[in-house]
Amino acid sequence: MATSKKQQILDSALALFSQNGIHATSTSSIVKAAGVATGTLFHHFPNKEALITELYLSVKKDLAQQAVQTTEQVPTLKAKAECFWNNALDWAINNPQKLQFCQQISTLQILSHQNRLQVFRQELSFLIDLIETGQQQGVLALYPIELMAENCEGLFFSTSRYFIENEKMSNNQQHRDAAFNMFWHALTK
Amino acid sequence: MATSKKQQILDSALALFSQNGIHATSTSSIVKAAGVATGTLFHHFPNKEALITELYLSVKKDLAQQAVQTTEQVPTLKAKAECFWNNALDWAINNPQKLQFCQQISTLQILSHQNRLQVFRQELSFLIDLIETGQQQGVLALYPIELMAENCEGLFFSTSRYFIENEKMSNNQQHRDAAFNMFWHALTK
DNA sequence: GTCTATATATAGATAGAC
DNA sequence: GTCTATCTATATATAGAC
Repeated sequence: MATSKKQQILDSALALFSQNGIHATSTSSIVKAAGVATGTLFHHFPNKEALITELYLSVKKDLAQQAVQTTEQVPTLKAKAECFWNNALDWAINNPQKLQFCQQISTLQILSHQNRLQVFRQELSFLIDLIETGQQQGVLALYPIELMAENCEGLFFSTSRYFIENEKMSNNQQHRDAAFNMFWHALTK
Repeated sequence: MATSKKQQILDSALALFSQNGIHATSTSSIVKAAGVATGTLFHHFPNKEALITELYLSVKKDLAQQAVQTTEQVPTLKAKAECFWNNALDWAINNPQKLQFCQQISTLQILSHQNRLQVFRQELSFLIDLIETGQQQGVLALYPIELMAENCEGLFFSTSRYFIENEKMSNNQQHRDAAFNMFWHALTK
């Protein structure tokens, strides 16, 4: 067996959640798509909510790992930000279902406080570090840090949507440059 | 009777949709909250989807009317954009449930193609005009227009969320200036 | 771990009286 | 227009065999 039944369930859930919406997707449709039995789903997950949470944590972990990739050796802060930005964008373009699912979680405010904290530590601490360093260096504007973080996420989502909807542009350097410039200029004076 | 039963249903639906999610809200919970009978809801709306659509169109119309308010007499393009931006932000801060509902519709892609077009004409044509005029005047950057429009919406949503979550800052001029600067600098070179 | 069969609640929607 | 009563399908979840 190449992938476990549990993984098949997670994969099918992601596909259906992103296509039809989390709350509009029944557990029975998930097991049907995964080709497993009802009992199998509820053996691996105590309930639907636990399935959603586990899927989300794994997706966010995946994004975090891709985003920080190769950003360590980069010299300037701007180059580091650009590397981070392009890594995240590549991830979104290559994983449109995962991006859609993340947006739903963000919009629907489904996560418990504890799980939101966990994701924050996994992913956003890197972003906060980058903003604070940039502010200390005088490179980034001295706007409220929470506003900057929120807008970074917002721009990441909207830009990703643009490239997913216009997939022919995802490797067009002019469009990629425009996207990064909008992001970067929003953060600088 | 101050408000009609139909309006009570729409009001209760908005409150429940924004709090629990559109798909997680049952029609029975709506009629219960509105204090009306099941049959009354299905007399005014053929089904749940029609209720969602009608609510969304009215909410977007509301936003569009608030946003363009007093922007006509403003001289420069930047001042016009700032007026538009602040009108929209004020609307969001004063109508957090409506904003939340709009975000859900946007994320969940619930609308039919026809209804999306209707909203586009109502609201986004104004934004597209502004961007194109700014590009012709050399004030705005020559980025792909769809990317710019998508990012404008994204920044509007994320900035609104920031002020709704930190409501004490919603009248703080420094924070409001920071928010507009991020928006404006994203669009200019 | 995986399955089938089933329990129980609730979903969206309709019929028809008033 | 508004109500009560009700229909049918489907939701999440469990029990227990293999």
